[in-house]
Amino acid sequence: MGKNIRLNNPRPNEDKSLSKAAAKRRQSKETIDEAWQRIFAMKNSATDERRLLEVKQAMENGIIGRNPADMYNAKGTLKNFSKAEALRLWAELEELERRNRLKELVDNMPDNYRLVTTESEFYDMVESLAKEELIVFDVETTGTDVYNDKIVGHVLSATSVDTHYYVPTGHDVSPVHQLTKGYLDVAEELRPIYEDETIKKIAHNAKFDVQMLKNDLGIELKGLYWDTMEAMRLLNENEPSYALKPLATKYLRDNSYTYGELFGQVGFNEINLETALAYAAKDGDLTYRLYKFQRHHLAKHGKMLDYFLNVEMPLMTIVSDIELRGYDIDTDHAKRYAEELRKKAGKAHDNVIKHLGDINLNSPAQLKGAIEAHIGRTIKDTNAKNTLKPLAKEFPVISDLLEYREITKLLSTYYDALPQLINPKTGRIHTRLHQNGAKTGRFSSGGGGSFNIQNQSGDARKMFVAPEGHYIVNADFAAQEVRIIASLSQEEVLLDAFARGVDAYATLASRFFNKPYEECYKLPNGDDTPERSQMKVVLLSSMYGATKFGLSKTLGISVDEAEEFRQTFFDTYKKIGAFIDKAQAFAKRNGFVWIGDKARKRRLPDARKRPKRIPYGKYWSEEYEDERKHNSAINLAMRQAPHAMVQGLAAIQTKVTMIELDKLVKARGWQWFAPIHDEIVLYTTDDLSAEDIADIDLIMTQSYLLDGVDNATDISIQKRWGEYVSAEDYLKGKEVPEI
DNA sequence: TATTCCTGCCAC
DNA sequence: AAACGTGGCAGGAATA
Repeated sequence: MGKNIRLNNPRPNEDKSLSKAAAKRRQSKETIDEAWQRIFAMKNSATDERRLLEVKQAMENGIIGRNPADMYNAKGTLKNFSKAEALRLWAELEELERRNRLKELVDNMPDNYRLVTTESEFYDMVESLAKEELIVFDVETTGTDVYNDKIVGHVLSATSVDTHYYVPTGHDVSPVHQLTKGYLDVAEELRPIYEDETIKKIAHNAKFDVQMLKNDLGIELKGLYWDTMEAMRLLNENEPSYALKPLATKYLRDNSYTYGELFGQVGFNEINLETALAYAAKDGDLTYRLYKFQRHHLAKHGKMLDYFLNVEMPLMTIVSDIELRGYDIDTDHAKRYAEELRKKAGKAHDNVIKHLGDINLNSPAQLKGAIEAHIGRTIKDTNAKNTLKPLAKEFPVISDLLEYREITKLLSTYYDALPQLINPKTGRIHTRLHQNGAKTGRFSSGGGGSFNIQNQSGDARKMFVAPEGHYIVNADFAAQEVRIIASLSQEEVLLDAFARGVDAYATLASRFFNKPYEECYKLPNGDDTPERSQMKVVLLSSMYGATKFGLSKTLGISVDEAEEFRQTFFDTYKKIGAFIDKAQAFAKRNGFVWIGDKARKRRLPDARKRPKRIPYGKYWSEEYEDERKHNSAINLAMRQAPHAMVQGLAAIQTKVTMIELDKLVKARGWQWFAPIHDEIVLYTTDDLSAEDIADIDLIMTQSYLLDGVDNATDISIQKRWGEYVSAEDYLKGKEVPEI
């Protein structure tokens, strides 16, 4: 029992079956142990349960005790210990622990951390940094909004002498001495170092620091060499967190607290300088130690180090530029079209309500019941493509519902949402691009109050326009993934089709259905033939691991027919099947697959697991749920293995090509729009010449060559995204549609 | 009230 | 009784 806990003694032997009066009497003299028993018998949430246990432990260890103010009521009699009081104590405990952590941080601060608050200290630091080949940098800020927040200090590490500096510039603590503008212009004094290409820079989540330096101080960082956050995505794409502190705790065995664990919600500008130094300089220290650890491990495996230094790192500055550039939105069009859509949605809504009753059409749960009542049979879900579409002919109300869905999606995700994101500072909307956002190495986009540039629908694209005097130019890799499948599998029929410049799917279909090529390509009206469409579905979905069931659904044929189709397909194109088998066998043996000539890995630990046997007929029984999950994780890894090799290689091709294209962008004074997987989009000037287009074509097709297959690109030019003319037509003199 | 999960759907 | 890979966002429902 804690020494500072003053409570009546426990009475463990007291009879539990008491009269009401006795119970009342007992309650008023409840011991702390009884109180805990009562509290833990309550229905507590998992978090509360955990917090209560922490408080109990802390009280028993004498770390914390009841507040006298909580112990007695107005009459001065002892109050029972309540759950609410316990949870109040938890908050106190947290604060106490926070202070302890801070004290520990400051007390244990190494002596190679230096606070820079005087001119002489500052110039000593600059002199030391200027001699370095490699420095760590990190800016401390008032927040994470790169357009509005301010830099309050600079972390800089001289790595060769293992010295970590903190230069506070904007801490609102007084009275303290710090180097602020007017006394010594820290930004201008540091600019030569930040902008010196020959001093290599390391940072954790460098894009943020680069953008803060640019937006707040107008500094263009040069010589960015290593980002420990991005490197970690290469070293382990399955890592649960890429924040510095968890990585340091895990890989450097340095038990590091997060910002929140140390400072809670307080801004860094309010932290006193001694504490700020201990925290900030440690970031520089940890980042450098993480760099050494990462470099060692990347160098051990294939060409990963080379790929990281020559592709991922140079790409980072391009990505930062893309985010800061942003997009010009045609707000007039957005407003007009949104209004039109709202009217249509209203009509569709009313039509549906008439038949289904007054329900919330956005609620799948309510909708399901109402539809079932209306059509007189049960449905699996309210999925448009699989469930509702087949019902639309029979029940007109379903058509209205589908129209309502389509319009409200367009409004809520695009036409209403995007104009609201216009940044008052830039007048544009800004995306966020994560260059290893997908585990295969693809980009992902969005998050943090931004939007996803990569899933703009055809309609939504029309909001995006080129500024006066510019074009939006799209260059896509023609059949990028199929060329990669051809290259990785070396399947002759595919290689031959690409070599002859004929359509790959039609060629496969021609062989498969034993019909002339022309009859498998296009119909007289220009549509795809059913043979070509089917072949496309079979090839791509089989690559992604579709079973006969999935295939039967997408092709609209029976399961047996689908299986027959699949079998014949893989019998005919044996090398495609062999590629899949080989990828899966490799993953099963090694727990990962290589991507792009050992540039990176996709780690699939589940691939190594042994399937668990489930007795016949018991597959869906409750008792085998764990086995079922175990096996489906293995199956998933097996589907991922070949697909990751294809998607991952495509991502590398796009990235390498971006780096080459960036040279042209800079030389011509163009700007970046975005990468969209197999499509690269630029803002060019509207004097775009035949030579410019030839240069783009050359870079798209020659920057990353595939084994045995040529690359091809389709280029299109527009002022409003999606309303394009092909490069071919443009060169013949066809006008680019006006906005 | 704020956070997390689920359903559905946009992109490649 | 599920059955195709990689993502992100909106809105409702469930949970804390």
